[in-house]
Amino acid sequence: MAKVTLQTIADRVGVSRATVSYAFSRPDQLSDGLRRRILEVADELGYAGPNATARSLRRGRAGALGLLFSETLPYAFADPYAVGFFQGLAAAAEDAGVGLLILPLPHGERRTVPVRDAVVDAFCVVSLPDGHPALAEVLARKLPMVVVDEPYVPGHPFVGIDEPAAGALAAGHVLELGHRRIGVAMVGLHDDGRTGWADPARQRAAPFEAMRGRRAGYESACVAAGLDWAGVPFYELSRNSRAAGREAGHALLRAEPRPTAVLTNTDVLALGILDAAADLGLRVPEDVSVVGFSDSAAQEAGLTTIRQAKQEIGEKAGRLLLSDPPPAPERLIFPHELIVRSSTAAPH
Amino acid sequence: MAKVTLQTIADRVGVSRATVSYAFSRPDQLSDGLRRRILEVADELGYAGPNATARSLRRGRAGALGLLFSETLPYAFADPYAVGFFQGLAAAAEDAGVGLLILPLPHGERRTVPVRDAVVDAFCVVSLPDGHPALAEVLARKLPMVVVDEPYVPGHPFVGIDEPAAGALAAGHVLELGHRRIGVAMVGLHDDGRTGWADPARQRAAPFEAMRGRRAGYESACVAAGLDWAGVPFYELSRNSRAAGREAGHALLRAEPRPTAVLTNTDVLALGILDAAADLGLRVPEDVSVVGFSDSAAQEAGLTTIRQAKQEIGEKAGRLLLSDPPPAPERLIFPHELIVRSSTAAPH
DNA sequence: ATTAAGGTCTTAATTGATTAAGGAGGTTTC
DNA sequence: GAAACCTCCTTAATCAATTAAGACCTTAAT
Repeated sequence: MAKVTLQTIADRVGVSRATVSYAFSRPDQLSDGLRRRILEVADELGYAGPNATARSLRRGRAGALGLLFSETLPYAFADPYAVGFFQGLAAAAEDAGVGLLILPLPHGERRTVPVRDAVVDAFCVVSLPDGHPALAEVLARKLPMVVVDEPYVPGHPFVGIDEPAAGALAAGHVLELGHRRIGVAMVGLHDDGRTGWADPARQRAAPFEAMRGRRAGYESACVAAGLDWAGVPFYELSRNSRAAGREAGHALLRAEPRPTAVLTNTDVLALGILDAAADLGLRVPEDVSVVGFSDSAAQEAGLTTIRQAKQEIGEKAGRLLLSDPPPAPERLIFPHELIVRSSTAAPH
Repeated sequence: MAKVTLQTIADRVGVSRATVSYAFSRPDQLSDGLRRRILEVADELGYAGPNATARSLRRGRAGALGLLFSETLPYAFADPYAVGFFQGLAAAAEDAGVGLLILPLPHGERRTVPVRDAVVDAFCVVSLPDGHPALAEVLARKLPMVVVDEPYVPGHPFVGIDEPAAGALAAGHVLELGHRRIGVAMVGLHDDGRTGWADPARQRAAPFEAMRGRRAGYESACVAAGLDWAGVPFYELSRNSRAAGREAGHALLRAEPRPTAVLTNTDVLALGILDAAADLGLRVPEDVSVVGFSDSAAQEAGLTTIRQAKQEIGEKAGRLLLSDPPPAPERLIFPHELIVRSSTAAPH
């Protein structure tokens, strides 16, 4: 019961290895009788079909797209935004008949480095912090690569939204409604697991480019409206969950003076803020306005949010990756839009 | 700028190909000076590192697990249950430093068959209908394989729950509360996209084994309680979404006589039933009781549901797949449990 | 001086296929 | 009867690495 290869079958049938290969991958090159004979013998010997790796090597094509997320895999799908993006990407992959290889991030000292050994034709990098070692490994592979959301890598295609503009749009909305006491809750700024108040210095030092930009949009809109940013309570979360949002909500809504509007950078967080408001007996939007981000979990709860085309972004990334010739290093900025629902209103 | 391989570098440095290989994958076999020299030249020539496919071929190890879902990829993650399972599986994969190759199902006539060409060490099959061609392709690869939920394949490990018992538990709960007019809404029984009323014959002909079993559990509990199953309104959905649940809810809650309890096989569907009840001015649980399944989206809404250990199931599947020697063909049945919340109560 | 032991590099076999080019043999065409 | 043309199969190069075993040189121990 040693390993059965094309050669084993060839020897048994008394033909050359090439003939057996044709039997499997180019039936028209063979007489029907011989082909049947070969398949029969293959079956008898328990042949598992042409070895996928060998075929891939010879053909120079892996039939898979590599995908790198910032979060450890188990948490990557906690955010509906990620799920939407993934659906778009998967649709493109499915269309082309290629698989999606989800890679674990390098982790501790291990002898096999997932990125280096990934059998893929191209890489899609999503939301990596500045300077993350995985990015260097991806670049070293010299395969086509597109980045989604962050970080922008000159010379490679980029797909995302105009983060500062989107942030400014969200903040501008509540400012226009007349709010002057704003609070902010954000997740995904830093990688160090810290949760709690963040001063402007720490905010600006965030290694995640997209979130840094989004936050800068909040700030610029506030400053333009005459607010002192240093006086804006800013609560940072390490996990994007409803429970984390609730924690931030408790902190922000107990601040003195209490904010009349809270900005968040995910809908999931915003839902948690709503929970906190309920805990504290505050009405939304009468006592406090809440703005989410992504329009991923917002509709049912009546959340005002910024909608971004997550599926389209994923699909576009996929098509770029699969395009032949390889994609030009464009920067593709998708539109975003403010969706006003019932979680925001003028103060008082 | 032709392709750079180990040989290119070897020629340039004036050493053998093996030496260059050692420089990359076994540094201790080489003097420091030469190694540095080689890496330098490699860099100069723009070498992308040892070719992953060739390495994989030679080592006989792909570093990836293949994953097959029944649904087309873009919809696979619509159900939080799937997400939970995936998180568990991903955790196991991450631990082992291997990737997760999500495969598109064979689809139309294409020259590359994704399963056949997938560079993986093992397959995880999730929720495939009886007789799905992809299963045959997976089996032909003769790699380790585990099935999750369905279909049971003799001779291969299986991970799931006791579906008939879980179904019976859900139905038994409302029957014990005293309900006698039960309605059922289920998704994922058939593959043909039909939505609408399903008679018992069609119910029993469902190609999805797990859902068939779950339904059989509903039926047996009802029959044991003296109900006539043929008189139980049964609405079948082709998509697992809140909107689909709402549609089913409208149909069921307008039936005469109106059911006082509705069983569903996913929480997402149950949420839709709640929407429909609200639309029709019915109070839950006073006018109608609703039972979900999976405890994936149930907590916030106060849904009574059956909890199954989705993450543990995923993780166990992963560990089996990665175990060496390959896993024995056990049938691993995980526990389920009834979680009673505020969506069920005695009738009247 | 001799032998053993290390360290460093090379040789060559191996992994399992694909595919262009060519040859053998038979049939058709003029 | 020769040229032309198929059909069916073989030869041999190729894809890009890994790794056991051996060669060669230096150093250390006996």
